[in-house]
Amino acid sequence: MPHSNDPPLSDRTNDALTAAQLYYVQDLTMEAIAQELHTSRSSVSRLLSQARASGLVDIQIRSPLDAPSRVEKLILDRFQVTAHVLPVPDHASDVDRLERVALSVARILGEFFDSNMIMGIAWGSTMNAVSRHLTPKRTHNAQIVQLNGAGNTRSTGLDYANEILRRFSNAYDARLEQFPVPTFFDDPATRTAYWRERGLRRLLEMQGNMDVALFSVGSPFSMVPSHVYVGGYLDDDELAALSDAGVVGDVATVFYRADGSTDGIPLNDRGTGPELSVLRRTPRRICVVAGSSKVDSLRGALAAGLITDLFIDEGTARALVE
Amino acid sequence: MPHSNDPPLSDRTNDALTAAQLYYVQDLTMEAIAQELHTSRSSVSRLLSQARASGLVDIQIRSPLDAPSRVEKLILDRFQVTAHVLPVPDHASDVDRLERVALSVARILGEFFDSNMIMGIAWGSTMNAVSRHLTPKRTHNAQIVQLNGAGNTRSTGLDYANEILRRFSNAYDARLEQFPVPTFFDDPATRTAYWRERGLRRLLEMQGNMDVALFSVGSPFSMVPSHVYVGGYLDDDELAALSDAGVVGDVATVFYRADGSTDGIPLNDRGTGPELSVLRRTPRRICVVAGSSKVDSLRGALAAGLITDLFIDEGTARALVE
DNA sequence: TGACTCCTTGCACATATGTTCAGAGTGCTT
DNA sequence: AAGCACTCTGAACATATGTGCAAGGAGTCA
Repeated sequence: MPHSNDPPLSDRTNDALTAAQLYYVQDLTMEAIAQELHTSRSSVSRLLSQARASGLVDIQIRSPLDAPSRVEKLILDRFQVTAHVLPVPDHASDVDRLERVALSVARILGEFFDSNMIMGIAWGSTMNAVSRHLTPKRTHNAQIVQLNGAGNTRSTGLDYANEILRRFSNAYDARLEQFPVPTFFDDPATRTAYWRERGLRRLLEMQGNMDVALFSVGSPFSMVPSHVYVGGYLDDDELAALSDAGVVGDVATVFYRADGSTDGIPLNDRGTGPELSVLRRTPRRICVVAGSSKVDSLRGALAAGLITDLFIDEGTARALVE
Repeated sequence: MPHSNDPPLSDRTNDALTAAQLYYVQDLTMEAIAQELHTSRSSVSRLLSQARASGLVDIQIRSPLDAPSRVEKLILDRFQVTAHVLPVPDHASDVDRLERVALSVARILGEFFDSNMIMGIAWGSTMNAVSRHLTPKRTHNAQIVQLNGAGNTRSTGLDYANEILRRFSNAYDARLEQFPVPTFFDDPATRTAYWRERGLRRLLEMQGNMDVALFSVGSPFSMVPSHVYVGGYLDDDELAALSDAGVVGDVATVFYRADGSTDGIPLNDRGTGPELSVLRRTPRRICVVAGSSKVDSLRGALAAGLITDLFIDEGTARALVE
């Protein structure tokens, strides 16, 4: 065998691929794989880790479709939303909940996003957690769009949002369109003016053509307020105004009431999130919710018809359907 | 919590599903899962085994499409066939090779077969090995058709073939259309007559409408002859006649020469396998080959244009492209 | 009810896998 | 060539997982 050797010496990925095939498909033990690959068992273990982490190995749980859990069915009947209820023990802390829901979503998100698609993404604690666990998936000509601005008056919220978005764009090998504006303008007129800029129009057009939107819901007045509400984006007066207007939550810093209405909420005129009508035009709208403090806000978002697919931990799902 | 408990007590499958979710998606340890499910770690281990064996967990290896192995690319260029080359150590015995290739095919076959499809299946050592490892997949209104008769003059080849076919039909929850005829008739006229029977016409029609065909190639004159050639289906005179006619192999007991031609091979007039033209009309034609003794036969099948997808062990693939 | 089979469970042990760590290799700089 | 920062390796250890086995139901039958 002069030149036509086993794998055409591409690189380490190739070994990982072979190892994965031998391990997951042919059921060999790592020891055996080590022999075939002329390396140590430890290395095989590492190769396999890499294979999983880099998305070479794709593990899916395929629930026999005739058996959506009782709660999932209830949610579908009641809200016309496909729910994915994630098992999390009742005694788990809110941090645990978030982490576990985020992990699940990160693992499955690839199913919803593919080449040539545009995905709009909000930012906040939940998206942050999700972004940290994404399984890479190779796509072509895909695009990530930031849904709402992230600057605030006193800190570098920009970096925070940027980092989240960049993780998505890296994992999916997608172009990233950032939204370099504050979360809220001081004067609605500034926004109106800014929106006419050419760069902004391109971004807004992308938002209008999204295939998938990914977001959580914010819950301003719960025991565990969301990132926006504690990060210095809103002052006390503004919070009071929201409360007066009957706001129960937000999606991408667009606020709504319990019945899903948004009219006459002053802050919305200065915010940078997408019109809810734009969101509703998006074919797939994925909402991630962890922790029952978000139930009221979630109900509002459901009433507003913002969601098509809901990822939610079991306890919160139960709370949702009472 | 009076009646609305965690999973709506359906059954054991439900636990398996939850366990799989927790293990494969949320990366919990079996110990932790045991706690959440209020059972022992051993039981969780068993639940997970069941989840894998019953196809609840689907593990796929997704080669970055831009990196088909060198050999796979060569085969594609040379024969216009999508090859799946399976890593098997060079020193592996033929039995090992077969077993490992069969396992791989059995695991991935679900990708090619779905609801409302018709799959034609041949029988023989290779199909036998594949049938033993199939991962179940739930389908509706699917149909398995036997490609060629399995009776012979002296033993119960029927049971052998039946068992193979039944394994497929069970795994995919598909109806099974058997082919209750001998592998070869003694007199071509009998076949002609039989083919006019209504029951047979229905079967032949199904073969004509197959979406997928699954088969290996037989190698009559190699060191390791295939099942047909040692099972008492052919006597010495018949073998000699094949040899005289320049036959190099068969697919579903239809014989062909090295150039893929079949004209003037007398045994074909008495055989029960599908016309090669029928086979060639099938959109997807999956051939499974393990062991380099089948290379010549495989070349013939490729020349005859019988194959669209080829599963083959690495050594044999190398032999194929020299 | 008692005898029986069949199935499930958890324990204890045997294996298999993940991870730390010290040392070897590589490429770059001086 | 020596120094340095870096990455990769395999041995040894720490965990996690798979499995034989005996014990404990649940169902059936006489």
